[in-house]
Amino acid sequence: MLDGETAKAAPLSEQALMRIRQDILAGSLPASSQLKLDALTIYYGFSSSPIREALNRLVSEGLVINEDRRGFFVAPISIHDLEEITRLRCLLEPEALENSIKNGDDAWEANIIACYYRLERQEERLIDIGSFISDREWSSLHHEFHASLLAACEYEKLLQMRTTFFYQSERYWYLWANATPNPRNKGSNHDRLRDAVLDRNIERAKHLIRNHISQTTEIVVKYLQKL
Amino acid sequence: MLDGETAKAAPLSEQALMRIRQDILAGSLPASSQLKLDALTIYYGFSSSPIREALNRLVSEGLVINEDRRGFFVAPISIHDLEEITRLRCLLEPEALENSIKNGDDAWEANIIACYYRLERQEERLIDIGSFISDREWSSLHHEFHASLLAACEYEKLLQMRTTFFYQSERYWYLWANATPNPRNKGSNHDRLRDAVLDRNIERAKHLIRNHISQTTEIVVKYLQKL
DNA sequence: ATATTGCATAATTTAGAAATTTTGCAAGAT
DNA sequence: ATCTTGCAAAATTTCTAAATTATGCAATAT
Repeated sequence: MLDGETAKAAPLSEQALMRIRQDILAGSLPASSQLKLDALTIYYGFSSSPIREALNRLVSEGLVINEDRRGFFVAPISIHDLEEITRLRCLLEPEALENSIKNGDDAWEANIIACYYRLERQEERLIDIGSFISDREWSSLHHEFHASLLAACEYEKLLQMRTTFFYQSERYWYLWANATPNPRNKGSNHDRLRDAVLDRNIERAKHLIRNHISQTTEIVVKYLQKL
Repeated sequence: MLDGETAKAAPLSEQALMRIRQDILAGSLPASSQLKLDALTIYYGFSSSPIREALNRLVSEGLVINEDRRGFFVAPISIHDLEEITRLRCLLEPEALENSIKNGDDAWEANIIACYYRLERQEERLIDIGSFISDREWSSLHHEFHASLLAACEYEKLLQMRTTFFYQSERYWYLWANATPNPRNKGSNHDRLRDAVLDRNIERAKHLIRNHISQTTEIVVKYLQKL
C-alpha cells in the first residue's frame, strides 16, 4: 500500500449529510423552510435514498424536523430554543471538561497547545480583514481547539451530545454574524481557558467555559430581540 | 368529524422502529449482534427502506451502531457504558424535574396522581405472581408515571435526551431481570417521589430521583460484574 | 509466510410504483 | 356576497424491487 492516496470516497449519504448540514448552518437553507426531496436530489445530485438518510441523521442532530408523511423541514429557530441549547451546553460541557482534565496526559496537553497556536495564528492573519467569525478556516480551527480540551473525556455519549449542541448554537451564531458588519467576540478568552485547563484548575476552567458559552449567547439573543 | 376512529396506520418505518427497539430492549436481538438488512426484511416483513430508516433512528437513540459499508449492529454493552448512561441520567433528569415542578399546574398534578394510581394498581395485581419487572403493562405504566412527573418541563430537547437514556438503561434492566428468579426493585420509592413532587419540594425530589436512578444501576452493575 | 486474485455476501444506491396529503375549483349553504 | 363542503388533479412522501458497489474470506500464487 502506498501512502494515504486511497482516500476512499465516503458513502453518498455521508457526503450529503455534510453538505446539507453546512448549508443549514450557513443559512442557505433557512430555518423552517421545507426540504423537498425532489428539489434536494436535483440540487445535490444524489438520489432520494442517500438524501433521506442524511435528513434522518440531521433530525437526530436537531437541525431538521420530520413530520410523518408531510416531509422534512429545517428546524425553526426561536429565542426559547437558543436558550435551551445554551442551558444544555452549560450543563454538559463543564461536565465533559472536568472529566477530560482529570484524565488528560502529556499528548493531550501538547495537542491543546498546538490547537490554540493554530487558532491564534489564523486570528492574527484575519485581524486586518476585520471579521473572522464567518471564515471557514477559523470556524474549523475553533471547533478543533474546543474539541482538544475535551479530548481526554472518557464519556463518548456526553461528547457526542455536546457536539450536536455546538452545531445547533453555531447556526444562531452564523445568523448573527451574517447580519453584523464587523462580527467579533470580545469575551472569548481562549487564552485564559487554555491556561486554566493546562493548570488542571477544574473549577476555574468550568467557570470560564460556562461564561464563554453564555456570553456568546447573550450577544445573539440581543440581536434576535431586535427583530 | 367523528371521534378518533380514523386510527391512521403509522408509516412502516415507524412500525419497524417500535418493533426493533422493543426486540433490542427485551434482548431477543442481543447486544453486539449484527443486524443484516436481508434477515430483518424477511423477519419483520417490511422492505429495506423502512428498516434502514428505523435503524438510523435507533442509531440516534444509541441502541444501534452503524459502521460505514459494514452495516448495523446492536450497540454493545459494558459496565462502563452503563455507568456513563447513569451519570448522564443523574445529570439530566433532576434538571428536567426541577423545571417541571416550577411550571406544573393543576392538570399536571392530577395526571401525576392518576399515573401513580394506575402503576400501583398494576403492581398490586402482579404481587402474587412475584415478578413485575418483565411485565409489559407494568413497564409501560412505569414509563408513564416518570414521564408525568416531567410533563411540565418546558425544555423539549432535554426531555428527549432523557427518554433516550431511559431506554438505554432499560436494556440493562431487562438483562438483569431476565436472569433473576424474582426480580424486584426495593428502592424504587415511587410514593415518596410522587409526594415530594406534589409538595413542590425541588431539592428533595431531585435527591430522590438521583437515588432512584443510581440504585437501580447498582443492582445491575453487581450482576454484570459476576459475569 | 506474504501477497494477490476471485467469489460470495451484504450494504448502498437507483428508479419507479404505490399511497398520502395538499391544492384548486365548483357547487351548495348561510 | 361570503363562507363551507366535496371532489378531482397535482405534488410529494413513502415504499418496493432490482442494479451497483464494496467488503471479507478463502484459494492460489509468489
